[in-house]
Amino acid sequence: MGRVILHVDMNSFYASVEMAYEPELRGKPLAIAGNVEERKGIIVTCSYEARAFGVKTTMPLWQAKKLCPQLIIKGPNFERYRKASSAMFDLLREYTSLVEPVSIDEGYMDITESNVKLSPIEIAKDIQNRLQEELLLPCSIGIAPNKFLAKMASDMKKPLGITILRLREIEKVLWPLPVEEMHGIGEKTAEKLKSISIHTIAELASGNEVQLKKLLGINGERLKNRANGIDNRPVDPEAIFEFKSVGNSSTLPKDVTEESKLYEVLRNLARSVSQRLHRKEVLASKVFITIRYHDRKTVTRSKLMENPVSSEKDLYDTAKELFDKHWNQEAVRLLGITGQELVEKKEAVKQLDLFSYEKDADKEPLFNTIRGIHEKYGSSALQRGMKASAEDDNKKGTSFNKDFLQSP
DNA sequence: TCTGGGGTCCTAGGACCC
DNA sequence: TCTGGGGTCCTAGGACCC
Repeated sequence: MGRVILHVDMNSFYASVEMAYEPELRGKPLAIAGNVEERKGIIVTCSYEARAFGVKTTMPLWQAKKLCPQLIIKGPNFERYRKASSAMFDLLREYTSLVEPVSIDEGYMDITESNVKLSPIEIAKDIQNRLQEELLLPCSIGIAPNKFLAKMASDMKKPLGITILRLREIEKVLWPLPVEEMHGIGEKTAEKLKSISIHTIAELASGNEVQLKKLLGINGERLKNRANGIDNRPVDPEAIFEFKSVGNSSTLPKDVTEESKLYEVLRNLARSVSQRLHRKEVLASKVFITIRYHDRKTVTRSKLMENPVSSEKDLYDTAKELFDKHWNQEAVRLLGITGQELVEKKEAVKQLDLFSYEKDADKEPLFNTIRGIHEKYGSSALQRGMKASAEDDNKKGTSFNKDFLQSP
């Protein structure tokens, strides 16, 4: 039996949340910028009023101001966005438990077996209206038999669109589009496809499998399937808990050559990564550093830890060791620290303390994955997990009701 | 005056083992 | 004397997404 999948995509999310909180911003060209310092000053999101002037995501601030001198520019307010996001996903879960958040502002829903006695289009309209009325947040929704088509559909009408994409319609609706508009195809892949005369999704759909595989590896096969409307990935509400890495990076206000200053940056990064690992109750078995030089050349170096770590000291010492070993003395533009191969804290303890593990073996199952925590804690798992990710940056007191707008 | 910060997934190539 | 073929693990880098 076919599935009914929704993709809910919030429209210019950060800007919309700011407008929900500050009514005087409504109807005005508004942009959220990464930082007000010139260098980090790029547009992260902007309102549709700003887009009308040609302002776009990732555009440097100075360029955006040139296009739209009256542009209102605000720094990001992640606490607000997290609250809005939680409220948004809570609302979606009223229709089905099969909600998979993919980022702060979009998610998939599988409503095939929803108990809500409404047609898919009625459900979509209801969700869209309620998000708009209760949270003042606009969204676009795609309705399709799988994730890929739902995602493509939600992109077709913005803002506040609802688009149904049936399998039998893809020839008319999807295939005429240029390949670069396909989710999963970026600049490089589009270029490669052009080299074998594939310009449209239709041409990809009928592309030669052997040739595609040679050109793009396993992704060639996958993209061809998607172009044909084939995508069997399930909607997985647990996916969000299976995070694989935790990292922070920082572009410096100016390129830096002075060692002591770079150590200081590493120290700060180690501190924030450590805090986030603690909050998520995981340890990192592998520590990565990223160094981006003045010319944007970027290297990553890693160390596999004998014992998983999460303390600021361990992270800093490891990062410093890697940095000392690999820095080529040239001016640095960005530094980053990332923890990977994460293990749940309790499991890590057991690995270090075999004796106590054996003693408790029959009482306590061994958790191999983050999911284990949630299985153990049962129904509260979802909330706990949302909390872990939603309160990532130590914003206390986040409520998960829809009254987020009433908060100061 | 260019191009942030958080991620995921895939691949090439070397080391190592049988 | 001069070297196969397969598998796995690890590291680094690239592509992509929001």
